[in-house]
Amino acid sequence: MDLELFNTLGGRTEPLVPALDNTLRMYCCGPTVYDYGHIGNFRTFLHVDVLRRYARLRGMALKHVMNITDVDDKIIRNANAAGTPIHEYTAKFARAFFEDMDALGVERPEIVARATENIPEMTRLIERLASEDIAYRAEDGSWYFRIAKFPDYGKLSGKDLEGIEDGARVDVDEYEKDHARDFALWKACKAGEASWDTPLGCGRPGWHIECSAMAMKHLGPSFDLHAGGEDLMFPHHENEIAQSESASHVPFARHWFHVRFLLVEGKKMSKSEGNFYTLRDLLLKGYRASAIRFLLLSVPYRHQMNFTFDGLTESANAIERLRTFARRIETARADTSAHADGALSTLIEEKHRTFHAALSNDLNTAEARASVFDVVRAGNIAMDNATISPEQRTAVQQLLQDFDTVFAVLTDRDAESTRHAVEWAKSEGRDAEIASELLTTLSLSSEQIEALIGERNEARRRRNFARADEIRKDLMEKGVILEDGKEGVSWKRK
RNA sequence: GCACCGAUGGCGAAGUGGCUAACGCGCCGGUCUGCAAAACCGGUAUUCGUGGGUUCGACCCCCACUCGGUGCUCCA
Repeated sequence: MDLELFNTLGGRTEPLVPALDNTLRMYCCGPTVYDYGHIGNFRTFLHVDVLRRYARLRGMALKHVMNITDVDDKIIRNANAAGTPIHEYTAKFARAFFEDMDALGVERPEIVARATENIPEMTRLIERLASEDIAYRAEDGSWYFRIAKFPDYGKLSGKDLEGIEDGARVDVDEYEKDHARDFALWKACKAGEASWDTPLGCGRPGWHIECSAMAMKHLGPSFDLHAGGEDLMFPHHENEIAQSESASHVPFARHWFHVRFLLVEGKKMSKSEGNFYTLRDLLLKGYRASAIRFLLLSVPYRHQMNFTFDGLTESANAIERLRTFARRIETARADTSAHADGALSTLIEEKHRTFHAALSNDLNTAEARASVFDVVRAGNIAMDNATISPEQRTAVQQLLQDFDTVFAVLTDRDAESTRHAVEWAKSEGRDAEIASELLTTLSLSSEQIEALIGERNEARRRRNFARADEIRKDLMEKGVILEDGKEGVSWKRK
């Protein structure tokens, strides 16, 4: 069974098969590093992460390129306002971006390309377009792309150019363009703005040309897949296609992957609505990175998803169930003498198949998730009855391993991410934003917890349950949950 | 205005022209436990926005309507 993905270009679901060496060559539009990333940004990166993880699980090799836009209007404006040179300003947010990606378990692309380190590639591309009169220089020294020269313009988004001309607002201040729809390739330098001296003249690159130049530099003129948020479809990706194909005369990306927008509490996330959250905001409120990851992945990428705090709690609980199960299956004593329940073996096998079928079917993460939970219940029953065989145990572990290769939530790294966020908040003087429960929870070290558990065990042995319960209650209030199992006491942080 | 997407239980959400409409969370009752927790069992939608149509048969196909959302502008 092939991995099938919806292709925005053509509007159909198609098999995703790498053109060369079984290596998936993909490009994903990365962040513009002018501020901390918000959860909408991360939904896109998270789903791209699932795509790359699943492609690899299926045996594909990966060559994934992501850009960092480290020069643009917003960066210049914000850096100036902060009185910081733009490279310092962007370095800070680029670092923060990768810290956040790490917290969410998003793998690094094989290649990260920074716009400011690829200026010559961009100017060469523009020169190439200029040589065919597709790029032209305006009076102020800016360069534009002549859309009239690219008849396929609109093929990705299905835009009707006529309609756009009539209905859309036109940039009135860019009157130097030959045609209203022509877009900037190169922006002439202005006082107080970062600029480069190039054969095109002094200036800085437009946003669209960055991606074309860097994608082609690393992946060649034609490659397998290009990804991004749905909002980038037009005009950004449309422009990329126009520039790239005009220069190379071959098809640019074969497959276009777009992740739909995220709503927050039913509305589009925006600062004015007061429903705008960065990852750091959520971590400081005490939500776990794993819960955020799992929630953002729980709705398939082509559906709009509504982010809520209830959903976050729910995801955290669901993950707890999975982790408890994973721990249990790890330590369960498989009974070799018990005759294996054939129905269980069949179920595990079937659900493992369903898991792959779901992800192969346009990355249906919701269904993939469900097949794992089916096995969780069956596995728990078998372990309750001590009828699980060593083979079944192994089969379950293999499913969990595949699951976690893609979802990456079973290993608990949450405390570390949270601690980082707390340290960051303190260093930025944002202590007030740290949830108080978080501070009490973090104040207790593992050693202290173990010591209290030892004391409680002693009390229980003496059947001093009042004291035992007191300790348990005390720990609970500090965010530590105890579980008395047959094999002893285990604990976890809330 | 033009274009597009969605509407499934208390909440999130999958799904198929015809078996009891997945799965998760929550809630109620039970088993287990010193008590909890975890785990398990049972109960939680005779029903898939509304109206009409196609069909032997529709939640799934078609039409209309209502509601919600998105794009057309910087935006993941």
